[in-house]
This record gives sequence, structure tokens and C-alpha cells, in this order.
Amino acid sequence: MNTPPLVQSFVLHFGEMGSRWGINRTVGQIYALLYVSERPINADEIAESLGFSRSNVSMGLKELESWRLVKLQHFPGDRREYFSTPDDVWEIFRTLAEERKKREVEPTLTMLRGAMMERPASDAEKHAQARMKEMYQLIELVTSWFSDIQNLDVETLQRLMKLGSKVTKVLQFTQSLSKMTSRNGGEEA
Amino acid sequence: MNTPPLVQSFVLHFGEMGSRWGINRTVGQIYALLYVSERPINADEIAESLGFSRSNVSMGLKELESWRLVKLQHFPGDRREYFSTPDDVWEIFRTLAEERKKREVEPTLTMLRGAMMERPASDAEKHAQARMKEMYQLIELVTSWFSDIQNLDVETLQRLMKLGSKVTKVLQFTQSLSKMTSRNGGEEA
DNA sequence: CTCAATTTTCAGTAATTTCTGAAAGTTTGA
DNA sequence: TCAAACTTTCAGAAATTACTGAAAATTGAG
Repeated sequence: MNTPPLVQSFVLHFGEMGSRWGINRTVGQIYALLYVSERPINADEIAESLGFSRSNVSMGLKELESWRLVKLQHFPGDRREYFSTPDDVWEIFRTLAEERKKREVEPTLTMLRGAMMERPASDAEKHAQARMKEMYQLIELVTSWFSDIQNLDVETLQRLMKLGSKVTKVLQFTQSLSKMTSRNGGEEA
Repeated sequence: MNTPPLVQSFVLHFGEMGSRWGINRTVGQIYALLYVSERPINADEIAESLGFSRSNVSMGLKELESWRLVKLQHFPGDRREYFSTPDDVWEIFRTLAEERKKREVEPTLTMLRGAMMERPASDAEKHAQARMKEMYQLIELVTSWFSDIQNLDVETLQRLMKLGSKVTKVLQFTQSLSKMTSRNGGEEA
């Protein structure tokens, strides 16, 4: 398969990036390829394009399916499965965030809650618990922001994306948040 | 060193989490230990607590230093180096975000910009470029939000954290953003 | 139902990453 | 300047993770 150099570098880059995150190189490359592909492609095409064994591609696709990141479809008169990514980048991002939350954030919060419930047996434990509480609150705060952003409708997001680098708008929005919370004072919720 | 079970599970959890991200288990555990520690601790104490070799701890600390995540200090009459984390969780988070941006986001944006500059030699390439542009815009948008949030002063953040789960406030803030951009219409910036 | 097409599984191998002990390097107080 | 105290480096061992080919399982057209 003749992969244009432009696509090549994109694919390689995401392979590298993947391995910096928990995702392995193969999976990163497969997703990158699907992402820029004009039409859905099948596992053999992927294997040939990337020079991986068919079985490796199969495992990679299974992994991506478990992350709900690929769409699967069939074409008439062809028994093979064809894969693609959602057309909307934002949807991809949202799914990724949801899965990461489920796999990483939730278990962490559960662990922290558990630790915070324990009766501290020493000053050291008391201090550790206080630190865990701070972390717990930070994570809750950040994830709640994230989920708010996630729930923005696609239309609003499209508009925001068109604004491009005109970040000042976004800055203002942060300002108003700041004022809002000031009004609320330091009261415990 | 007698590590309380409460701290133990925290440390082990972050070891696991670390390895899901690019960070290795050792580094995750070291940071978790520092994070909940009442006072700065030295490399030997870390090695003993976690059961790692001294050299492994040394490498882990070096890694953490390269991420600017640890504070280093000395005590009078003691030549050893003592390590700790910032007191403010938010500062830790901010540093982490900055470093990740520098190491992962910036190189990705550079690659995408490069690819977008190329003259497309085919429809396939044209399509790939369009996809890359979408991704570029998404990343820019998300990172600009992030950096805005990062720049909130600690005081505001403290207040927000105290609000805790009263996320409705944060939701409103998202609403106002939505209105703001509507006013702006679909105009290119 | 049968069988060819296709996908998945899995045991073994390859590659990579992590970890260690020993040795080299650095720092500082006397 | 020396030497003890401490830290870092690094080559190889250990552990983990990725990848493959062959075989098993599944699927669907006829």
C-alpha cells in the first residue's frame, strides 16, 4: 500500500505518542491511519500499510474497540470488516475522556475515599489523609469541569473552534467565573 | 521503615497508575510517598520504604526533577538531600500540565503544522490534511482552555475547591460561554 | 449443512523497559 | 588536600510487554 509521506509521519508520530501514554505503538499507529483515511479500511489493509502481522492488527483493533474509538461496518458482497473513526474529532476526544475517567479516575477516587474513611492511627496517617483529601478535591474539581465541557453541544464547539486562536474570549469566560466565585465568598458548600 | 497500610495502598495505587501513563512504577511510588509524607525525606529512606535499590531511587528522583515536581532541601548538619512535593496540590497539577504540554502537545502541534503546509499530491492527502487541521484546532482549543484555567490565581482555586461538588456553579459558567459565542455567530476569527 | 473466507487466540520468541550492584564521580568539612 | 559521606552512572540481569505464525474458531454464502 502506498502511504503518502505526509500520512506516514502522522502515523509514526502517533505511534510514538501512544507509547508515551499507556497505549502501545501499534495501537497508536492503527488509530492514526484510520483517522486520516478517506474511507473505512479492513484489517488486511492496515496490516499491509503498517507492516504489522495480521494478528497484531487484530489485537490492536480489539483494544481500540474496547475504548469505543472505532466504528465497524460492512460492504455488500464483501465479508471483511471495515473500520473507521468518528467523523467528529470532538466525539473522539469525548469518548477518550470518558474511558480514561472510567478506567483511571474513578478507581483512584474510590481508593482515596477508602483511605479517607480509615481512622488515622498516628499523626503521619492524619497528615496523609489530609493530603489525600486535597488530591481528591482537585480531581473532583477538574473532572467536573471536564464533564461540563464534554456536555457542550457540538454546535457550540464548532463555533468555538472556528474562533481559533482568539483565546481572549475564552479568557473572559474564565474572568466571569472568577467574579462569580468571589461573590460566593469562602463559605463551605 | 514502618509505612502505615493507608499510605501503602496509596503508594501502590500510584505505582500502577504511573505505569498506565508513561511514568514508570518506581517513579509513581516515589512521588506518592513524597506527596503524603509529613516531612522531606532522603533517598535512603525512600529506598528503604519502598524496597527499591538506592540507584533505582536515584534515577527516579532524577526523572521527577526533570519534571520539576520535587523540591530539594538540606538540613543543617546533614549532608544528604531531602525531597518533598509542593504543599499546594494545584501547583503540582499545573506543573504536570505544563511539562506534558511542552513534551507532548507542542511537538504534536509542530508535526501537524508541518504536515498541513505540504502541498497535497492526491485526494487522499488532501483529506488527510483536512483531518489533521481538525485535530490541530481541537488541540489548540483544549490547551488554551487549560492554560486559562492554569492561570487562575491560587486563591480563586481554593474557593472553587471549597465549593466542592456544587458543580452547578461551574455549569452556569459554561452556559455563559455558550451565549457569548452565540452572539459572535459563525464568523471566522 | 458445508466449506471457504475471515477473524481470533495463544504459546513461544523478540524487543523493550526496568532494576540492580559495583564502580566512578562529587561534595564538603577538617 | 584528603577522605568520608553521599550521589550518579552504567553494563548486564530480570521482568515486562509487544509481536508473530500457526492453529482454532467463527461467519456466512450457497
